Amino acid sequence: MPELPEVETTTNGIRPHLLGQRIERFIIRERRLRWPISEAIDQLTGQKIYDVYRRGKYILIPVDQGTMLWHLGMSGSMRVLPVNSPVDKHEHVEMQLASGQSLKFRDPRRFGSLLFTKADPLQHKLLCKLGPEPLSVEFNTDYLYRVCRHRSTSIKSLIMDSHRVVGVGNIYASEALFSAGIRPTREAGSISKKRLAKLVETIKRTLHAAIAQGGTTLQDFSRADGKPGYFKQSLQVYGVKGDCSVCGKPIKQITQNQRSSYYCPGCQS
DNA sequence: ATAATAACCTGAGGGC
DNA sequence: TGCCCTCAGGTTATTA
Repeated sequence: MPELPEVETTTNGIRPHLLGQRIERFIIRERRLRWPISEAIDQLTGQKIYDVYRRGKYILIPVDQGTMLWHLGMSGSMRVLPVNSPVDKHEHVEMQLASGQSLKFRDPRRFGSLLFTKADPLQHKLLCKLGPEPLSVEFNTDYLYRVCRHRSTSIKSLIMDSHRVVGVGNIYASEALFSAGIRPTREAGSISKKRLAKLVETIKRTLHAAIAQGGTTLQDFSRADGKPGYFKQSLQVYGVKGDCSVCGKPIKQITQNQRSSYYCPGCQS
């Protein structure tokens, strides 16, 4: 579910409630996530939280003796609520804080994860090979051109590959490609540098705009305060059944790498 | 190395 | 109402 804007929204939403707090208690109701929750997590009681930040689609929370690595998978979300608030069927983890509030992790499909490392979290096996942040200066025309060259894969697959660039998922890949006028099926290595420059720009613009709207809520996603994200109303092709708002041609839906892609045959080539 | 596929889950929604 | 099918914001391991 969550792509970079949703993870960013979640991170910013929970941070003020967590910073400087001591962990009173962990309640783990279901350990079977993407990877089983290690018992090391149970040992974090009493430790203090020093920061809450994002890398790609991971949320990192350093405490006294290491760092928690959270991932929301396809259907995960986090909320901060009073300790004794009702427990949802899919609320797998509750982290009770000294403030009397709890960080509650809900994830119906259980593709999310909660890991712990005592070492440098950015050197963790799952994070050390990640590509650059799309909103950073490291993600620029020269970089995208270099990783696209000689690649036969589709441009959509490439920008959704976290080892090339992080954070761009199925929604924003379709949206950014629409804004750049590039078909999702285009072979990455066949696109001119000029058009890739445009794509870099539209990826950044699309993600910035979505963050400003609190992300996109389709089904499961909610912000830490329970509100939905409002970017859904700004989607131009993803999930659109009707005609293109720019040229009037019917939006097409196709399948690429087992995922749905949407594009406008009039605006994108 | 690259690229495409299977796999991990639950729930919503449509057709009958 | 119920059953069966398809689809869903992700990522890793496996297979060519």
